[in-house]
Amino acid sequence: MGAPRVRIAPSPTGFFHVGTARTALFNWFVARQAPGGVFILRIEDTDATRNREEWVAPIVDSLAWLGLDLDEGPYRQSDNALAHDGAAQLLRRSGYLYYCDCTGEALAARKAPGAPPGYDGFCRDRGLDRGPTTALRFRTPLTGTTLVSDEVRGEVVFDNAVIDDFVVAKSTGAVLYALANVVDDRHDKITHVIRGEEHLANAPKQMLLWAALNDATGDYVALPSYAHLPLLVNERRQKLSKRKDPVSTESYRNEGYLAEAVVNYLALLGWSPRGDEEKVTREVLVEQFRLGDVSHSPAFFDVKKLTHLNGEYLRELDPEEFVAACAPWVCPWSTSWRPSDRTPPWSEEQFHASLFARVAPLVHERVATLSQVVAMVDFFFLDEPVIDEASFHKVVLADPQGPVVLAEALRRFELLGDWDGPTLHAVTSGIGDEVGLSLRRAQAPIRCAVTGRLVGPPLFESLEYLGRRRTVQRLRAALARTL
RNA sequence: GGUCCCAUCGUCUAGUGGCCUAGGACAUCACCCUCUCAAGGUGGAGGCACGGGUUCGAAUCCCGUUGGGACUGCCA
Repeated sequence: MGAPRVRIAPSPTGFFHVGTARTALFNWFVARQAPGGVFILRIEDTDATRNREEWVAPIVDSLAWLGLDLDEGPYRQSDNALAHDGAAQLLRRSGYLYYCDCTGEALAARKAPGAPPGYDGFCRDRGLDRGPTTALRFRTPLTGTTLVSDEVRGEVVFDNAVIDDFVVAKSTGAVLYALANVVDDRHDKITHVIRGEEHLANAPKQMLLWAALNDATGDYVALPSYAHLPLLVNERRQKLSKRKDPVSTESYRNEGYLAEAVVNYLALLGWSPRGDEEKVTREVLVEQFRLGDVSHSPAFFDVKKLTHLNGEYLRELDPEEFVAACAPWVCPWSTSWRPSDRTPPWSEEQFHASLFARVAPLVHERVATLSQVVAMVDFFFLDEPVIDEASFHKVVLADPQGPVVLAEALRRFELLGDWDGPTLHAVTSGIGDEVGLSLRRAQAPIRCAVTGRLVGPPLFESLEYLGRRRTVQRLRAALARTL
């Protein structure tokens, strides 16, 4: 057998669905694990109402971001329209297709209450010619079975009698996905059709069409092998919906998930690497992946687990790499790519790259996504900290010790000889001893006054980097609020 | 309704007849570490949907039940 040629065939929707990404990933694995394997992107845009060129870019960009490099494409199904028409006419002349002028209403009117769904074959033998309202239907065999040999599910048998005479070309003449997909797969010499389980029921129709084309054209092309991947579902166990669920890979990129983490996580949905370690490199994924090992049941897309994995990948970055990775979120004006749905609360003038480089290690292991960095370092760049009122009330206003600690810190910090973390730590600890508070409690009002929150990076190093002038200023401002 | 698919901790999974007292990961709980929060460490709780077979032996094979899902478009 020759090198595999696989494709993903998304319809342009304006964003890249994580389910499509998972399908793309598994296709890519198959292409990359065999020498000469080819990974193709084909945009299935036969439906003119959804055919918008600007919908293609998100697909290409997302694939590139995930590192799923294309060998061919993007092809556009619409570019092959002539071949689709030709195939439809050839099939019609060969008797595989027939014209039908039944309207949906007429069909419904004919159908008895309990009758099976689908077309009833009314026009099958009427010998209609092409007319203004005639669609082209496939003359499905009335008997026999069609066997789908699925690489993940094994053999699935369909009774031809339950497959209705489906429409292959609209009355407008436009050839539908059902046929176009088959014509294109033959044209592109696809060897493995790897797609979501929702297409399993389409497989026998496409096999029938494929065989018809082999016969009518006299050009025998071997059937591809099929593999239907388990669906990605939401917490309600239903197919991930773009209406109800956060499903675009762009949204994850915007939130600050690393492509490697997303790839790793997606690979874990419906499959797993050997051994107990789930965090594995792309190389290991490519090497170990087998379609036959893919699970048969739907998988829930668990953002919590993705987030944990992302945190692991983040912590693995060198300090410099981490600083660079944060750029689109902390200084988007200096990057070529930036998240489209968020900007930092500080201005370009307020931001200082050198300060951020010093501060970044403090938050490095405290974030699970890059976008979380912003809220952790905002007080370094904003003129005034954004005070969380509930926290301020709790440790400063409602606690009589709060103002005492603040006043004492202000007094001592102003007189301090060395302005550095260890010294600030020691001084604060000393204040605690005097007023009878643990360091844990003594640091709280200071933290809140200076950073605005009760949680954040280590306080004393933060104060060191913030500087005496700004620290003292904030302590004074907080104290003023207690009067 | 019809056709098809599926069924191991809450979630993702390992498991392909004895190695299973069912393993790992996320989440969760406790403790340790600790200036907050994380991270990290240690430990705990938690699962083979049910019923029949087959077999010396079943999470693993077969049948049924129940439950979930997909498809059922002149969308892809």
